Amino acid sequence: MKDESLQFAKALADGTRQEILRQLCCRRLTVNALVLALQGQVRQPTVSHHLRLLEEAGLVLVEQRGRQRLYTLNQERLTSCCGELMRVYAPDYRLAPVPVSEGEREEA
Amino acid sequence: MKDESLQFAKALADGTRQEILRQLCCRRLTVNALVLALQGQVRQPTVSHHLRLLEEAGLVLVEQRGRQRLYTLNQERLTSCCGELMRVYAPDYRLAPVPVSEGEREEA
DNA sequence: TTGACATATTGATGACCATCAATATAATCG
DNA sequence: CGATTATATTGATGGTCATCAATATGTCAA
Repeated sequence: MKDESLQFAKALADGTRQEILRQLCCRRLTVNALVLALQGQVRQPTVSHHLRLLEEAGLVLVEQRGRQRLYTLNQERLTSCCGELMRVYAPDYRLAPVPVSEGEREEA
Repeated sequence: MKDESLQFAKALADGTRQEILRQLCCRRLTVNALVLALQGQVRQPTVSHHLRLLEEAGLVLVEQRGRQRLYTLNQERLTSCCGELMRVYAPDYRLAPVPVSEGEREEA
């Protein structure tokens, strides 16, 4: 799609959605757990609404587990979208995204 | 600012603004030249409006030249905003942004 | 199958925002 | 100074979207 960067930007252009993504970073949460983690900021239907947009943008991954759905952040997708942005809007810069190796994840 | 990523995403979350950024990539344009480049998509006040938002987000640089203003894309800022996004939302990935050297800019 | 739980969908409402015409500000020139 | 050009601002309008309560759908357990 040509306006992939637009969909990506729109997905991030909301405070609640960015908060959701932070909560889903490095862990998997059910919808209700997410609602709880958001401390009553928003109701469950609102969270489901945002999760739908984020899923359509490819920024979250879903797994059905019984009657609940586990959501998590799709770091690879986010990285590639940022890469696309930089390729288009910062051609004089270069980026070398390198997956962090297993053993390193605890450092820094 | 804590919600720098939010301002960044909002600035990019509009098709016209992304088109403006593309036009300003690697060249400096006056407002009127930009209006012309946009082929009558939008009027001058609209372009000025978008330029204001982009400037507030730090994504464009301005230089007053006589009675006209020259705008250009701020590639460094865009790169650092993408870096911030990846630092927050893709901690298991690493990025090594490398400025392209002078001699290389024609290639690829 | 019934009941309980988890999530999604619907429809309504209010807020934000992109756009425009009209106008204002600012800078240059004669 | 007044005229002209370049850009910014204002105010109005329509569209998009975030949010909610209510409800529907789906899944499991008994």
